[in-house]
Amino acid sequence: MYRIGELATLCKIKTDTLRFYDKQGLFVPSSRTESGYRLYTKKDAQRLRFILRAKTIGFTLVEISELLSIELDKSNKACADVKSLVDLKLADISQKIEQLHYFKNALQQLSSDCCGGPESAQHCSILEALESTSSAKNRTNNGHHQAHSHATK
Amino acid sequence: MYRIGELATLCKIKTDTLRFYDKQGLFVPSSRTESGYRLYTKKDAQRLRFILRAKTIGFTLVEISELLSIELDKSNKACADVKSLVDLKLADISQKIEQLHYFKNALQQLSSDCCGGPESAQHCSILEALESTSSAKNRTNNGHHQAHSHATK
DNA sequence: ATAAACCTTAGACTTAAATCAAAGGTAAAG
DNA sequence: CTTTACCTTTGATTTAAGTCTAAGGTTTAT
Repeated sequence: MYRIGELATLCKIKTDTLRFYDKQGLFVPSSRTESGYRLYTKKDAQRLRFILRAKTIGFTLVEISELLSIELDKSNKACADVKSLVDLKLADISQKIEQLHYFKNALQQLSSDCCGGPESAQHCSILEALESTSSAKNRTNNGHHQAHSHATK
Repeated sequence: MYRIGELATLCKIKTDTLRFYDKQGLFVPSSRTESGYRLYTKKDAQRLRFILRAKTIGFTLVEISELLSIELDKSNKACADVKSLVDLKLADISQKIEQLHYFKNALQQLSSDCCGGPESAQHCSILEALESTSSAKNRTNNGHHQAHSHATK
């Protein structure tokens, strides 16, 4: 059993945030002491980590609530409901992953094209990199612009 | 050349947002008419799409500015600077991708474990799914709890 | 048994990212 | 030549997600 301060330091957030999540109904402690202190179990901690993870990926607190409500409502919902909600979120996530790969490619190209030296970064541009990655995707070969366009200027 | 309203409808955002981005210096139109109307080029539109993409992935406007500034400052910065900034962002993105895969796995397990029928979703839980995916990752074999915990309880 | 470190609540404040509103300039269509 | 749809600016309001403040109760250590 953790008290609010312990859980907060454990997860590197503020007690305020935990109270806020409690008030929002997003993350409610399993129990309280007689005097009203919040008490969190290991399972709660796991749930919190889930929430924090979800946040870093760009889910809003409301979306996270939705995801978690799958657990909380489990006995009140039909499998079919759960499945369709989950599949919705899955599509969402898959798209995010796709977008991230797109960015990653662009940045990687940027990084590898870049000599890394003290010269002026004349041709270092994300948009240039994006152009070439998207052309690598869309067109088979239209490249008047062969990869290492930079390096010696 | 697009005017603000055209670009807005094209990208499904509000003109207010475009003016806001302009004021923030995040996305400034290439030119203005004599009477002060903002004029955006195709290249601007591309840049805007980049910004909107970045937003859906969870980058803040400040982070996006940073990314784009790689382009804008290019002749003022050394390649070494650009490279280190890019590599930082790359690490960031890689982590996000990892987290998303973690979520995706969990949800996929949830979805496939789920019968999808009209029965009560007693054992459908994201956290259960996460437990099994994270135990698959972290521990080599500490499992008194072998994968398909669901289905027949 | 009292100080120090923690906890409680309610409510005000902050920041990011818009979104809205007011007051007025512009341009094309009737 | 005036209406209508757009544009301009400045400034206020909204929403999400905290963060801080004040006033007070609880626990542990001395």
